[in-house]
Amino acid sequence: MGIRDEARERTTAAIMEAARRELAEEGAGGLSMRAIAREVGMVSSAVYRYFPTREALLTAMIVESYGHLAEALNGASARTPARRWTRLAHTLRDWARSRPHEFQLIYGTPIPGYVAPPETIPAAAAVATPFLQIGLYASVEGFRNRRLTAQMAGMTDLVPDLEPSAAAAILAELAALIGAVSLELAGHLVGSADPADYLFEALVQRQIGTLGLGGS
Amino acid sequence: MGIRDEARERTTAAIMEAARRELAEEGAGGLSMRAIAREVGMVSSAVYRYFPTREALLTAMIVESYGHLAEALNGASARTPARRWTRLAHTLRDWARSRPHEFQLIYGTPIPGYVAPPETIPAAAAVATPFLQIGLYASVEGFRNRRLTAQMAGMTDLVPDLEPSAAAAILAELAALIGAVSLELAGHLVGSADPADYLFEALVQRQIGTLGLGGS
DNA sequence: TGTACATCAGTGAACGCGCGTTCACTGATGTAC
DNA sequence: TGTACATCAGTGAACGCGCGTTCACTGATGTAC
Repeated sequence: MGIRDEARERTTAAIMEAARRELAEEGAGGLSMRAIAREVGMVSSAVYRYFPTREALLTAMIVESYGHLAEALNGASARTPARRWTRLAHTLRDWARSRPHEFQLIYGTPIPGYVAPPETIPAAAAVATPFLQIGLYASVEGFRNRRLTAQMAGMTDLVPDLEPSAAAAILAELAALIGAVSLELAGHLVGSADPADYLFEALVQRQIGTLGLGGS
Repeated sequence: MGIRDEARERTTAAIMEAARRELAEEGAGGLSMRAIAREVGMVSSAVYRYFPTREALLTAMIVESYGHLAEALNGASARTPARRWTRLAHTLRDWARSRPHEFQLIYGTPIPGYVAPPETIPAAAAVATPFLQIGLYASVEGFRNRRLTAQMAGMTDLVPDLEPSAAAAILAELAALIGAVSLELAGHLVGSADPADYLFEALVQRQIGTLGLGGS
C-alpha cells in the first residue's frame, strides 16, 4: 500500500470521526458536509473526494455503527445461555448509553429522505445474530402462528437449525430491549424508573424466563 | 368568545395542521417556520403572533400528539383485562402506523437542542395511564427488586392502589410494545417479520401470560 | 348609540447565517517505458 | 535510473437555495366612557 492509499485511509477515518462528533451535536438530520470539513480542517469540496454525497457518508456511518455494536456484542461471552443473554442485553444497553447518537442513528427515527441501501442489511443482521444464536438453547411457548413461523424460515441463514418459534421470540425480546433502551435514552423513564438499571435488570430476568433459558 | 378569539383559534389550528404535514415530509428536525407559513398562506413573521419560537410550536405539537394517542387509547375498552391489554396494544400500533411521524415525534430520537418543558410530562403520563390501569388485574412474578419498587411508589399518583411490581412489569411491557412498533416503522423487520402483524400478535399473547392476565 | 383610544393580526423588508454540490485549477504522487 | 504522462487530493470561488427572528408599518377589531 503506497503513501497515497495510506493517506486516503487516514483522511477517510478523520472525516468519519468528525462526522461522529457532528452527529452527537446536531443529530443525523443536521449532519453537514461543510461542518465536517471545517472540523477536519479541509475545504468543504474536498470531502467529496471521499464521499460523493451526504447520503453516502450517512450510509458509511450507519454501517460503521452496526459494526461497532456487533463487535461489542461478539465480545460478550458467558458459560450458560441465560448468562449469555444477560451479558448481551447489558452490552447493548451500555453501548447505547456510551454512544447514544450512534444508537439513535441505527434504531432511532428514520432520517427523512434517506433510503438505506442494501449494504446496510448484513450490517444490521450482524447485530441480531448473537441474540438469535441463544435461540438454539431456548424453549419457547407461543410464537407458533403458522404464518409467523413461515416468515422465520429465512432465519436459518443467520443461525442454522434455529427453531422458527425461538427466532420469533428472540426477535420480540430484542425489540423489547431496544424499546427499553430507547425510552431510557430519550428520558421517558425519568419520572418513574430512573435510574433505569433496576427496571432493565428485572426485564432481562423476565426475558430469561420467557425464553426458557433456565436459571441464571 | 368574540370574532377575534374565534379567528385566533382557527388560525392556530391551521398552523398546527400545516406543521403536522411538514413534520411528515421533513421530520421534526426539519420543521420550518417559513415552510409552515407558506403552507398556511401567510407571511413567515405572522406565525410568530401564534408561537413565539420554533421550540414553542414543537412543544405544542408534542403535547397534541400525546393527546391524540391518549384519546385513541381511552376509546379502547373490553370486558376482560386480557382483552383490554390486547386492544390497547393494537390501538397503539394502529395509531403509530397511521401517524408515524407523530409517533416518532414523541417516542423517536430526541430532537437535538430541544428540551421538553414540564407541560409535556402530564401529556406523556396520559398515554401510560390506561396501560398501568391494567396492572390492577395483573399477577406478576419478578420485578420485586427493592429499589425498583421504591421507584414505582409514585405510580399510585396515576393509578391508586397499583402494586409496584405490577407497575414495573407494565412499564417494561409498554417499552416492549414501543420497541416493536419502532422497529416496524423503521423497516427493521422487513427481511424477517414482515408484515409484522403475526409477530405483534404473538408478542401481545406472551405479554398477557407474563402479566398474569389469564386467558383471552 | 357614538366616539376616542388601545389592542391585535398580518405585511414586507431586512439581519446574518448555513447549506449541498459543481467546477476549473494547482501541485504532488504513481506508473509505463 | 530517468523521463513523460496520468491520476489524484485539495483549493477557492461560485451556483441557488432556505433558515429563524426582528422591526416598523397598516388596518381591522375590541373597550371604556
